[in-house]
Amino acid sequence: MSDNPYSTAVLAWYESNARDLPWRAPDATPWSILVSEIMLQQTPVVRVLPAWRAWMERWPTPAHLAGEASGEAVRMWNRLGYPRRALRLHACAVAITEEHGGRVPDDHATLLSLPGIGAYTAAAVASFAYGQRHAILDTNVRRVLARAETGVQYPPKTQTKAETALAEALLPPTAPVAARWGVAVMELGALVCTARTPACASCPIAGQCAWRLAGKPAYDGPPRRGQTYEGTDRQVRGRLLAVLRDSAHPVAKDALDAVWDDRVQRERALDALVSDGLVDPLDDGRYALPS
DNA sequence: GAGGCGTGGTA
DNA sequence: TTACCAAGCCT
Repeated sequence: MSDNPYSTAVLAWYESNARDLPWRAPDATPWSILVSEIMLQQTPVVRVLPAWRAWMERWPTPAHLAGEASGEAVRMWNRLGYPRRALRLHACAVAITEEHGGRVPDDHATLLSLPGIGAYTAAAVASFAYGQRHAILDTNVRRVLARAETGVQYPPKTQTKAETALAEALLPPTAPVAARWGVAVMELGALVCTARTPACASCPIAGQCAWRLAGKPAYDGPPRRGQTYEGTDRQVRGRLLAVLRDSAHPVAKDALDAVWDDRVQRERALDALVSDGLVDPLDDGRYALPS
């Protein structure tokens, strides 16, 4: 009976309100769950769904992906955004195939050592795929805990030790319940305790929410500046990579030059793409996705 | 540890 | 329209 004060209500809410997502299906493999977690990093579920289905159809196991060029992963990634994730997922598949017998590791530390897998994703895979007991602390959970426990509208900009400690303190004692709790709190943050207009009337823990009980005081910290995009190197990188993605063959420099006027910025972006391993400069002067 | 890294939907 | 937001990771 050392479960946290919210667990019963949140778990019951999840039972009847969880979305029917394919990576939550009983037959979802650890690999399919890992793929979903990488795709979901900073990307909404509705955009991940079709990409995930296509990816799993083409590469149902790590070995399938590891057998292809990394550029094919980048091409398949299409417009999901942050294409370095595709490169890292390919590198993950290679490492899993060559160093882990083709099986997604179930050990948190080993998962953490794989490319593109940080604290959140390692905990998510260990918990969602293998039913282990780990604190799940993503943007949704951080927001729920900020409101319910700390009594503020938004969590701090960067994750703190206090948040980690809180998430661990709230973790139910047994592994199966803890795993259920993690996905349930995330879902609550995604569907009810949302960033802009939380649906407190539908919240199973509204009666225990410190922020609501305090009258929902407005956020009073420094402005949380969103990232601009127009005119940034990120936009240029996106345009350059799109040219390569949409071409079945290597492209001439002219084709890349055409997508951005500012030569200095364009060259800087292209150099960065090459440096990141997303673009391969060929000996004949043309450019291609990596092999 | 602050900043860089894509893309598109919504208010 | 502009600004914010979306299951983070890496340097």
